Amino acid sequence: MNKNYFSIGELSELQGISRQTLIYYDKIDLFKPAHIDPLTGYRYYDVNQIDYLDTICIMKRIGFSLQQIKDQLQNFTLDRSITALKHQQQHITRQIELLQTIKSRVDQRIGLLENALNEDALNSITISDTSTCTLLVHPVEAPYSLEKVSVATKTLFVNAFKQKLPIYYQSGVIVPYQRIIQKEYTMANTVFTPIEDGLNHKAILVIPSGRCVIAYHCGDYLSIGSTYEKILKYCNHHGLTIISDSYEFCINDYLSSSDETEFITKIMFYIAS
Amino acid sequence: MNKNYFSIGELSELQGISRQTLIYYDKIDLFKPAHIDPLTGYRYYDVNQIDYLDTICIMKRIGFSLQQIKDQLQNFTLDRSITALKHQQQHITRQIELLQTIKSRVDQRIGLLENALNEDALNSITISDTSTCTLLVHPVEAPYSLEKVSVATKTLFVNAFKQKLPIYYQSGVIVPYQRIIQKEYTMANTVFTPIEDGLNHKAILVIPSGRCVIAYHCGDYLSIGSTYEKILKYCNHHGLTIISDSYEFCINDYLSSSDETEFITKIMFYIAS
DNA sequence: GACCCTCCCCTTAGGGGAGGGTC
DNA sequence: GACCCTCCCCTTAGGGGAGGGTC
Repeated sequence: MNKNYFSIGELSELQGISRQTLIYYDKIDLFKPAHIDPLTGYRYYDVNQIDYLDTICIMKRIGFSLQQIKDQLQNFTLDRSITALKHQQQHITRQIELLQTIKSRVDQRIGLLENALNEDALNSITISDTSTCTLLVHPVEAPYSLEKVSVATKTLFVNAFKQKLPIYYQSGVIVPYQRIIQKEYTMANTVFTPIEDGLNHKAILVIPSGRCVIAYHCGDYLSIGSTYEKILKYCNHHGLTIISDSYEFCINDYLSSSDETEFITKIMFYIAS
Repeated sequence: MNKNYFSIGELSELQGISRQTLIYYDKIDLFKPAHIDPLTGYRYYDVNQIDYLDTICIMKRIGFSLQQIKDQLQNFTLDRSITALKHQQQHITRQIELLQTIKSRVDQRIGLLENALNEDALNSITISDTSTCTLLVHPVEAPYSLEKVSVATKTLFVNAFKQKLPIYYQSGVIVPYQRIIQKEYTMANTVFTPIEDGLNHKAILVIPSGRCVIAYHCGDYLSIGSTYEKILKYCNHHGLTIISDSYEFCINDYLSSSDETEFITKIMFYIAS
């Protein structure tokens, strides 16, 4: 064959796609070789087909199906092509925005986990300045049993969904300080989930920045009292005055079904400074 | 069932994924309901499973396969999870960068097409100021036949690929002014492809900004002479002096196989101002 | 009546060979 | 020896029912 045609191997290498893909595109009539040797069946591509293939690759990477690409290219006119490309631009822009949203969520998650790990605070108690945080809240009904807490959390998520609020699907609870004192450690009166800042909504609670005492409870949630006792003892010993209810953040329960000991709860109280 | 469990329909709606998906995740042991009614087989999900499902959805959207997600979550430790999430962040960042690269390429393409259309210049001749543009070039061998042009273009692309240069897979040719005058319209002496700005490479030609006369030739390339004649006549009539060789940009040849009339070539000469 | 279950068959975009001819 | 061809079978992540039971 003369040198101005690309063999399937050359074109495959040039565009960084596999031979299989080119054979497949030929088969579905999306991109056929300019010339096929009638004797050997060898595929030969013309140099001016590269631009076309490049268009296909770009559209594919943007997320169009091969059928969509085929439809667009086969009904190609200058006018329609510009419209299609502008659609693609919007599509790409949306994709980028979506990824950036996801990125901020993953960032938030890493932050949570790193705090738990870095302070290697899993068995210690630390004092630190916490920054402000926006929570969507929902009350727990009497008798504040674990089941009522579950119901409240479920209601919280369902309501948030119905109103299309930008939540992160992570949960926590607020336990009144008085109940902690009375050793009613699991009797939360409020459930919450972190939500994007800056919203106007009646069920939103913005917790302020401020000095906090923080501990992590690992293991069965029913034994959380032991960690509360440590905190109270610690505050007593160091002359710290607790000035808020308890905020419990569920760090992860990924293994809660298979290994209860991996269940981690972050406990936070504001203290007088 | 009591109210603190989500039915499959509720969870599906809440997370914006289908029932089918939840049934599938159950089947492949990726995400199983906290409780299954032994009599009816109904699936019930606990409120604290939402976070886990959310993690799966995020990882999926980032581009992990279900198998990868399963591996990561089943070998979950705090340490490993942070590492995995940071990998995800890099992954997302790369995705965003890739999309931005694609976006700039699509932008460039839209620009080309819109110029061709907006000026509704397909049958007219226009004067306009062109901006600078970086080209990767390759010489055409004698006798400058269309076949030699093809060979040169192929070589250009192959070389660019071998050196991993950031090209756009679009092509063009340069025809010396003298040959135009001698009616040797198709005897290009150089082929080129647009390339990203700012590269240092011996085969790079930066064409300057400046005043140009621009025309679009539609249809069979062999009849391009008719458009050249119009340009020369136009310049003559308006007292414009051509001061460069001819730059031909192949705008699109998408339909060149099925409809030769859609083949569009942009012709550009610099003129004295 | 709306919701849930388990089969079972179908799809997209190719990947990976086997078996045989070609540059 | 490296390259190309045509079958042919396989995969991922579910979607869309049919047929039948449940809230």
